[in-house]
Amino acid sequence: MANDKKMVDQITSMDEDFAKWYTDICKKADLVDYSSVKGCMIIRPYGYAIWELIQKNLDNRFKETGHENVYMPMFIPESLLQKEKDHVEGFAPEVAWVTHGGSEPLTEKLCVRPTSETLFCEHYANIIKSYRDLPKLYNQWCSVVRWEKTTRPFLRSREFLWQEGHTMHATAAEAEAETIQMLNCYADFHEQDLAIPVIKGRKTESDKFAGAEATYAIEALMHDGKALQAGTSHYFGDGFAKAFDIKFTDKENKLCYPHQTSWGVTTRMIGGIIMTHGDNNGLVLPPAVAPIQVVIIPVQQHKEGVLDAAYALRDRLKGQFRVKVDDSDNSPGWKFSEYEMKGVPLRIEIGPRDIAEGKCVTVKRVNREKNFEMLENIEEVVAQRLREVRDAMFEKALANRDAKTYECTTMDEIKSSLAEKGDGFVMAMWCGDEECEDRVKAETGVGSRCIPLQQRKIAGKCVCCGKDAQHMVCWGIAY
RNA sequence: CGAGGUGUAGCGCAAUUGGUAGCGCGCUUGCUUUGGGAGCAAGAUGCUGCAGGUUCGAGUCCUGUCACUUCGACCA
Repeated sequence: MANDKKMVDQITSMDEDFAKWYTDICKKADLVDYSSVKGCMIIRPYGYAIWELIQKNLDNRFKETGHENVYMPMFIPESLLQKEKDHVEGFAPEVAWVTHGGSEPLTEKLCVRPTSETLFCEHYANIIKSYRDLPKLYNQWCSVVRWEKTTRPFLRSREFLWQEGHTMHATAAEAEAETIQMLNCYADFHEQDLAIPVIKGRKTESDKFAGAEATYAIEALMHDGKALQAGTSHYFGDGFAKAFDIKFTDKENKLCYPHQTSWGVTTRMIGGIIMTHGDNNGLVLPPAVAPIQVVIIPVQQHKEGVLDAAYALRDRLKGQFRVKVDDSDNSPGWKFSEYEMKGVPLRIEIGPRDIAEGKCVTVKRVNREKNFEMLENIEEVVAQRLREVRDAMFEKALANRDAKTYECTTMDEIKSSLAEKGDGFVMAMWCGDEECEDRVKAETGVGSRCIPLQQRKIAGKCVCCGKDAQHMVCWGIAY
């Protein structure tokens, strides 16, 4: 009987059915709900609070490096979208169109932005005249629409929230440096704040962004061994500038095309957090983006002084941390489970016994490590525990990635590694030929994720054709 | 877009050969509880995804449609 009761509230085991486990967490941790439009999710307050913290953190990083926020329209006229050939071809299959205003057909249909390169370019053509106008370092926070066929909360929705940076520079070198700077910004945010280890790399030709000269990405390995592209940074050269006729006069009074970048991360990162850190008790949030960093659970809260002690503790911590007392009349055990489901990084238990001894109990979500703490210097203790939580989360994620990263020198080795040890990253050499890239995917199931910036020479020959190798490629099964 | 699965109360599920919808959790009220999802008592909640059809009668059979979901192909 007791088992039956538990079954109702438990989530699917991640080892049994990872996909079900994922959607269970999205719903049971109150992150999202489905809406009446297919593929469009309602991001609920708890999920949106995570996004707001991500936004705040990244926005600070962008501003520190001189970027400014702007807002572009959400509609793009068809003719504007079509100005850059590769770009249209890449996005045309998945754009949503507005054809009517009220009941009147529009003379030109408008697409709902799938990305805003074209709008930024049109604007830049108007405002960039001189080298004195450069660089332009713009960013916008908005949602974009891509009419996906199959959808999953956070990982692939038809409308998603993101940030898109679009910058213009006088020289190629400066634009290339910007591209790498933002890639590093994303990588640092993921590793330090989200506790997600990432591989920085360049995309192969076939996997580049539509219209880009070079695409860089950070790739993370999820708990199930599948790869998630967590952020991208593109170098455009002057291709768009030429297509949109953006020109400026340089110091020598010569007419030049500026060089451009764009870079973005999306609400998909929340999916990455879930699938990197989550466990069978629910979500596990990194302290930096946890809407509640510390939850205080009073024990025997009806007893004299317990709630007062809990509130006093909260008031001491609230200037420094996002902290909440759960004084609802659910049982302590219920609350423990509830906040584990919601991924709160640190729990403090405080009851009559603790109060008598001037103590409280902290429990880390990541490993349930329990400590009895003196109340007198609790602020420093909590700060220390939260740092330990972040570190433990990163180490755990890194250990999972290391255990699922295979260096292979032959196609058979790729197949056997995946078959024996499960999905993961395969590091293998590549000649640079697209034919080999396709063949590896067709024969082994793993596609090229990126060419890591940090190269190792695993072998001298291409894993597929045996010709001289150009790069070590990170291969994997993508989300 | 190709192949499967599922739609019944907020959630998880029942309902015999077609006979007029029930259980658990949750919710509301009260009392007792409270260091890992508490107990008892009394309540409230349904256009069975939607639209047609067959039938005296449809949750159940047929057709269509929509949504969710899994695996592939494509993509943040």
